[in-house]
Formats: sequence, structure tokens, C-alpha cells
Amino acid sequence: MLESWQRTGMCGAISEAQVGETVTLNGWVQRTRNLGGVIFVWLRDRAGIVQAVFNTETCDAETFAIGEALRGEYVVAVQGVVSKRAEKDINKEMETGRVEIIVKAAKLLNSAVTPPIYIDDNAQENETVRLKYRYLDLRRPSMQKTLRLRHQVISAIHRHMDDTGFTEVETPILTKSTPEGARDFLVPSRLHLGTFYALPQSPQIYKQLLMLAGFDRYYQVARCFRDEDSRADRQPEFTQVDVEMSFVKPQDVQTVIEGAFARVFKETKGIDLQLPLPRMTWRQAMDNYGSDKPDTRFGMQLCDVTETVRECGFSVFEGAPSVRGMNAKGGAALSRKEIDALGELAKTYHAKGLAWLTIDAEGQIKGSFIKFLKPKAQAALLEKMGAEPGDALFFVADKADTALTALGQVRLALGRKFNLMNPEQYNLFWVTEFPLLEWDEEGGRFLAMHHPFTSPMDEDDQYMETDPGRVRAKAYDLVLNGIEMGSGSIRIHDSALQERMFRLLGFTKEQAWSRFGFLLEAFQYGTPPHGGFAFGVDRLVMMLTGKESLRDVIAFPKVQNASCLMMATPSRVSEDQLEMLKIQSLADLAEDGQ
RNA sequence: GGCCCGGUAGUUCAGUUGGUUAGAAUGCCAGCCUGUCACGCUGGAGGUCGAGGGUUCGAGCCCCUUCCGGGUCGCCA
Repeated sequence: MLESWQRTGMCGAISEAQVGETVTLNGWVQRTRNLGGVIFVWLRDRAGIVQAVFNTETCDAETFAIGEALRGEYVVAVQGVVSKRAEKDINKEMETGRVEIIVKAAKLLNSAVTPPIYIDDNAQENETVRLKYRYLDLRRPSMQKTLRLRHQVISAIHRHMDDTGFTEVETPILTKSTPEGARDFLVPSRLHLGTFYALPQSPQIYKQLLMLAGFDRYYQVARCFRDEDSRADRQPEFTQVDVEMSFVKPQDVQTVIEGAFARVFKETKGIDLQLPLPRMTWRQAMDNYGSDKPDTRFGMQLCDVTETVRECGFSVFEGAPSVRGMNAKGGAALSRKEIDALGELAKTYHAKGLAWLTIDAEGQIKGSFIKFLKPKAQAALLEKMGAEPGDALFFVADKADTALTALGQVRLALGRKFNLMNPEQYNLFWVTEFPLLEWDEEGGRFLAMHHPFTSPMDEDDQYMETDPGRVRAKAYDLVLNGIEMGSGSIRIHDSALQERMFRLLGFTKEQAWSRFGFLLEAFQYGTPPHGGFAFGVDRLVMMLTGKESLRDVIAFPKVQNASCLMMATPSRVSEDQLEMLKIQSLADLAEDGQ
């Protein structure tokens, strides 16, 4: 069909150097301006936009008629001469604005119905409409650019892993349901009625088996699935770079991952990351920032004032297990309404309240609990927190973790309010020495913070039985500007240690074998010490492009309730399909009165 | 599952205390126009006010239910 209309170059790449050349271009009509005897047509392809001119004086009537009939998003081929625009006609906003194509001939390759959205980065369509017509939305230059960048990120990772001796191995999508963790997506088996495959939440088990199998250095750009509620930064299916290595300590894994990130940042942003990346222990992160994934682009660190307020006169503080404070520099400018809103925010993170003090420019102090506070305690508090006129001090009294988390969220809210996060700055660093276990109030037992195969730190082995909550793990997260990019750990390869771990988690040997038997059996056959890491590609691209939602960096994303607006998935299937799988249809269930 | 915000023309939105025929911009269609670049001018078409129920003489507006989209807590080893 194209024949002689095959393009000779890209619309967006036409340059002044080509003036005088005859070119053929293929593309979509971005916009037309018909002035009567002359028609300006913006022609768009993935490289950009160039102006084509249909003029009764420079083309025949038949060609001009084609120009007259063009509408938005029509697909067209034009043949013409690249021509320099007159000085007064130059469009400085346009990459190709110094030239235009004087059309000699044109061919309509396809027409289009009026699109529901205008293909332009400045268009402000509702995301629902954009997602329903995603194939049109993807024509927008910013989407093209984002998916191109995504490709470059993955390409850089592949090359880094290849250069450092890793082998990519594909693992099954149809796999086994895991007893712990997020909800699985299930796939019914036709050949084994009543049984189900599960889509992988991660290739965790497989990659450990690959270490057992002697691959030594494995990685995979793996699709993962979790049947949980979505968020701006959480999709039910996502892509992660999954890595596992044998005979390594945490630093060895971190070095490989850092190298991949450095390559990505260099190639996509021209940024040189300083390696090795900084490290911060989990305890430091929690105590100073109230988060295990702190945004360190601004200060306002938290401090422990539990002892300072021990006998301060304010009974809420005196009776609390822990009191944490934060000095919001310049926060005295906050209105009472804004302070109350911060209090509400703190409450959503289970703080009972947010106590505050402000010090105005004259040094006068106001606050929610000032009337209870003994003068001596007030002075001690101000000194401890380095308070100066113009500052606001915030406090949460509660269990340490609750107080820290709530205050950490208040810190982030203030950081946003005062524009303290520089979007051009990338603070990438490791958070290390995570606790091995976390106490589950509801279940009244310890749960593995990472997963049950995570190795404790050697120096904490002694507390495994006596003080399990104190045991730190060889687990590490990579954090970028307050977002968790990924996490990893050194795994347990010693069966005696693994049994102690299961005991801590409250599993009998029988329970452990019934849940993880497959892996435990395999581990008997000479398991090398091993560890690994996994990080989210979607989140990384989101950070690199400054987008606020994963939906903006995934070609065909799902919305909050895990449906796809474009394909209208999930969807009903035919009764025949259900019958084949012996799955009762909803209609049958209704008949049965359920 | 809880809480918060939203849903009016193809699109982005306005719509007063509940009051006659629901508006604007843009897009779309037609006509005019030879240097536009958000072209301009003239005219036109375009609405299940998300859906259902209720209150009322009267509902886009008030009440109830429900659906859809977003944010968030829970959840996400």
C-alpha cells in the first residue's frame, strides 16, 4: 500500500540542513489550519511534529483536495520539498519551526473518527478518559518519552547484569500458591479439577532453587502479581528486577545493585552516583525520620524527648512509654487550622494526638499543653530541640513505633508544604539491619519482617531464643527520596538455623514441612550460602520521570480496583468455560439461594 | 472493609436560596478566507445532569441506595 509513499525520514527530525531536499513523510495529522488558498497541516510521528503546507500555487488541485479533507488523527503520507521559513514565520516553540514541507503530493493512508481526547501534553483530560482510550493517550509525546525511557532503564540493567556475569533465567508464571504474604491471583486447572495455579508474587522460591542448582549469579526482569488493593505507587501486576547470588555477604549484593542503579542514572539522566551508596541502619532511620524509607532531602529530624519530659507536669507525656519530638523550623508561621490538620494526619497513623508549641518572632511561646508545662521542663525541652524564635515544635506520645511513624508523616507533610524536597535531587541509599521479626498484636506472635528464610545477623544469633524482638537481620532496603525501591537479604542456608527460625515463628516442624516442604527438601542437597535483592522497575521509572503515579509509566495499567478501563477486565467468561473447569457460575449460585 | 474528594455536551468546566427552554470554552459540522502556528470571521448540531428511589407544586441542586473514578487507613511476608 505504501509503495512509493515509504517515508524517507521522521517528521520530528527534519532540519535546516535538508532545505531543498524532497522528502516523503508518514504520520498523523496533529492539527490543520485552513486559510482558504493555503492549508497548514501539522504532521506528527514518534519523533515529533513538522508543518506541511498545501498551497494551490505549489500543488495540483487533487493534492489540495486531500489537504482540505484532512482531520485530526488522519494517517497521511506527504511528499514535498523541505523549505526554509521566512524569518517572520519561524515558530520558536517548535523543534522544526525553522522549516516546513511544501507539499507536492499526498496520500490519505487512513481516516479517523473524531478522537475523544486531544493528543497533546498540555491537554488536561480526566485520567479515566485517558485510560479508556489508552492507545490514543500513548500517542502523547510525554507517554512516548516515558516508555522510551523505561526501555532505556531496562536495557541498561540488562547490560550491567550481563557485564557482571549474571544469567537471566525465566521462571514460571503458573506456579504454586504461597501460604504467607499477599493474596495470590489464582488460575484454575482444567486437567486437575478443584486445584489452582497461583501467579507469582515474586520468583523468590525459584531464585533460591537456582542458587541450589549452581547458577551462582541469577537475575530476571520478572513480572509479579499481588491481589491487593492498588495505590498510586502499587499495581496488581508489576515488573521487578530479581537478583540472587551465591557465596556472598550483603555488601556483595549491594555492590551489584548499586552498579545497576549507577548505570541507569548515568545513561538516562547523566547523573554520576557516588559509590558506594550511603548506609543508614533501620534504627537510625526510624529514630531520626520516623520511617524505614526516609526522605533525606530535607532535615527536620525527630528526637527522643522521653527523658526530658519525664517530670514536665503534662501527664500525657509523663505517662507515655515514649515521647518523640520534631522541630519544624519556621513552623510558627503555620495557622491554627494548618496545625489542626497536621493533628488529624497524625491520628490517621494511630497517634492519639499531636501536641505542639510555637515560638513567635518575639520569643513568645504558645501551645496546646503550655499551661501544664513546668518552666524548667519548658526550658529543657527548647534547649534539647534547638528551638529558636519562628519555630514550631511537634510531639507525639505513644509507643515508640507509633509515635515515630505518626511524627514521620507530619514531617513529610511539612516538607511538602514548605517545598523542602528538591525534585532534581536523588538521595539513594541503603537502609540496613532491619529487625528479623515484628510482633503481631492481633496474632500474638512474631512474624518474619522480610520472609522466613532471612538470615539473622551473626552477632544477634545469641538473642534468637531469649529476646527475639532484638534480633537484627541481614536484610537491606534501597531507598530513593522516601520511596522503597527494593529490598533484599542474605538467606538462611543452615537447616538447624532454619528450624530455630520456624520455631520463633511458631511453626512446628510438621507445619513448617507442610508449608515449605518443597524448599526444605531441596535445601538438604548442598545449599550454598546465598542472598539477593529485588527492585521495582515501575517505581524506578516513576522516580526518574518525576511522575506521581505508576499508571503514568506503565503502558496499559490497571486502576484502583484492579480493573482495566480499556479492555474492561476482569470480565465474565462463558458458561462453557466455567463448566469445563467445574466452576459454579454466579447464576447457579443465585439459584441455590446462596 | 473504614474514611475523604469527585461524576453536568466529544473534552475541560460553571450552574445562585430548589423555580420557566441547563450555560461557557474548546472540539465537531457547514460556509468564507493565501502565511497560519491555540489562525480568524459567520452559522449550526450536540445533554438519560453516572444510575435507581424518595421529599416537593417543582430537583442538576435536598435525602437514601447504588455504580464508576481518585486519594488514603487497613492490607501489601
